Amino acid sequence: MTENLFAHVRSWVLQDMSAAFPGLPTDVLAKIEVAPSRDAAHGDMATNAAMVAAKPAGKNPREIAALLVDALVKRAGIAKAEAAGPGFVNITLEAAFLLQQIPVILAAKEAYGQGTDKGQKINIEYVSANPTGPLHVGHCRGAVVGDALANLIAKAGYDVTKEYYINDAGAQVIALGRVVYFRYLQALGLADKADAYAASVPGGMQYGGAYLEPVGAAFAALHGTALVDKPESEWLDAARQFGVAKMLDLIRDDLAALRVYFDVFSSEDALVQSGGVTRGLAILEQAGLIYRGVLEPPKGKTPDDWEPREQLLFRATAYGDDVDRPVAKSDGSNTYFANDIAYHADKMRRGYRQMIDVWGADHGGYVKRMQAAVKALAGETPASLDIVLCQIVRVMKDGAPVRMSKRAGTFVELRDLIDEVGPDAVRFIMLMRKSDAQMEFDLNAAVAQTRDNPVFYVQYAHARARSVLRAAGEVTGLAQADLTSLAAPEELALIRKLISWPRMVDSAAEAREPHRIAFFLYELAGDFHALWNAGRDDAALRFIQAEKPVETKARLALVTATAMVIRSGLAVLGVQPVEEMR
RNA sequence: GCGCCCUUAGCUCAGAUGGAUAGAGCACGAGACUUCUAAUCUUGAGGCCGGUGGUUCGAAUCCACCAGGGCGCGCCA
Repeated sequence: MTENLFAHVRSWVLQDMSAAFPGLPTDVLAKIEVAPSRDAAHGDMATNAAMVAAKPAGKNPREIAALLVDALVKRAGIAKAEAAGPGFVNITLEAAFLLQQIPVILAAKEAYGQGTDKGQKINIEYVSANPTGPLHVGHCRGAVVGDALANLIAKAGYDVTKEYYINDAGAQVIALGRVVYFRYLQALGLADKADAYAASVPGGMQYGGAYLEPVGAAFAALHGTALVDKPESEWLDAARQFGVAKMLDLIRDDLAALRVYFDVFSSEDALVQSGGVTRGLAILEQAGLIYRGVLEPPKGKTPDDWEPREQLLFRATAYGDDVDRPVAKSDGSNTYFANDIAYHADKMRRGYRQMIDVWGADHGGYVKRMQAAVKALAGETPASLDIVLCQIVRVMKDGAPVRMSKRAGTFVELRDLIDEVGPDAVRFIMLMRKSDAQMEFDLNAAVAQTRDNPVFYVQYAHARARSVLRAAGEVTGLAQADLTSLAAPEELALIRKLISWPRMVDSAAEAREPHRIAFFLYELAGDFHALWNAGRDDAALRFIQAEKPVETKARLALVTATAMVIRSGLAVLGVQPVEEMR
């Protein structure tokens, strides 16, 4: 028994089509799909096979559909097949065949929907916020989307590594080190020296938030007055590393509050120190893709201080980018892009041929060049880099946007958001939107205990299911239950939804769109609530029927399977199921 | 000026890789409700899928152009 019933029926369609039309090219066969019917009047599934094959077979779609119908109705498990519309073949399964899936779900439990092991490694990198402060709301979407996407792809059968790239090289962490020193002087009670030092730093002190005060104090506890009045060369590295370590602790705590955990933290600084950048660029150099040249100014927007400069360039245009991209600054040091090339080269060196990066939309301009670099680095063995962009989140409260401004002091840290609505609501709501569309996060709706709140709606469905099972007490042998009594439209609709779960996992994983899982759960919850509500009008549809043990058992099997699929889906989203609503 | 993303009901958004009559929730209208499994339920109305052309059996989906919004555009990461 194939878990994915649609794939199972599709294999029948392919066999029957190939038998009827032996010459069909494989690319045509590949376009044949078997999908859930949108309308129950169209049966359980529909296939486009006849329409796809019309041209190569040289027949009109309805003729082909008629032939396919003749073949399909001979299959055990198919109750009815009929041609419809422009050439669809609608398939209605034998009730028994459909119902067989329930014991499959009961046996698989939360693992239902788990794809077969693809034997492929995928690296997914997300968050990767600079280690200069706590996470804010802007990071949150990437964290949730990346984490759910990683879970989803693992569910689809891939070997997934969750990775965080620490930007601990470059100007920002040097600035961090200086602030640590500034706070260190303050912690020692040397306010005058601290102010004098701050005034001496070109560009002034950054990261003014109070969160670095305890870091300075800890640094003072470690070094005492030993570093006072010493030049930067004697303390900057130590202050920087100390600050980065503390900030990473902070970030890890924030992520833990959101229930986001990583398999690997990868340090840019370590990569640079170990010669990674040289290694990465050498690959491109050997391929003849690095050259010295002068870029044209961007058309229509020449910067005031533009002057033609010769720099080291990567021939990104050879791989689909619009212009070649600099890998070295005019002073000879590497650009950020050079380090990113090196980082991706390092991932590939570690054996990943499939990579996914989750970025903020403000990095959208870097997608082409990074993908070009990966293609160039790949050489003979193909490698892919998918980039998922996350758009801005506007936080709304009482109908008005919550302004996020450091200066105004209304800067919303991730922790504030989690404290206000909880990790489950944050995660679920962040996943109710396609990641590359802007979204509004309504704080009021997120905590509402009503249908307005999708998190509540889904969790309530699970809690209701569990409540029925508690009320029913210990019932054994559900997997062997006689299910033939399950025939009400609401029951069948629910079963159809349950069996589409494995297919949903596959397609959402392939599209890299975890939000589809949130929508699936919302719909599944809706189907379950509909069945529950049907029992209000018609007592015969209630789950527990005192006088009818056989029907009750069948329904409890369905309820159990529903709860399992909801848990399976919530696990992908990283949302915890609840046993009861309080 | 160029590139990428977006534009679907009054509002917030889905739309399965090109399929059948474009869907949900909120808001709005009309009903139901002796807590039974009700932190409600049923039902109605609401649309030129930003616009114009094209591709084909078939387009919200793909292509071209246009309009509006967002992001970005050689020493910042």
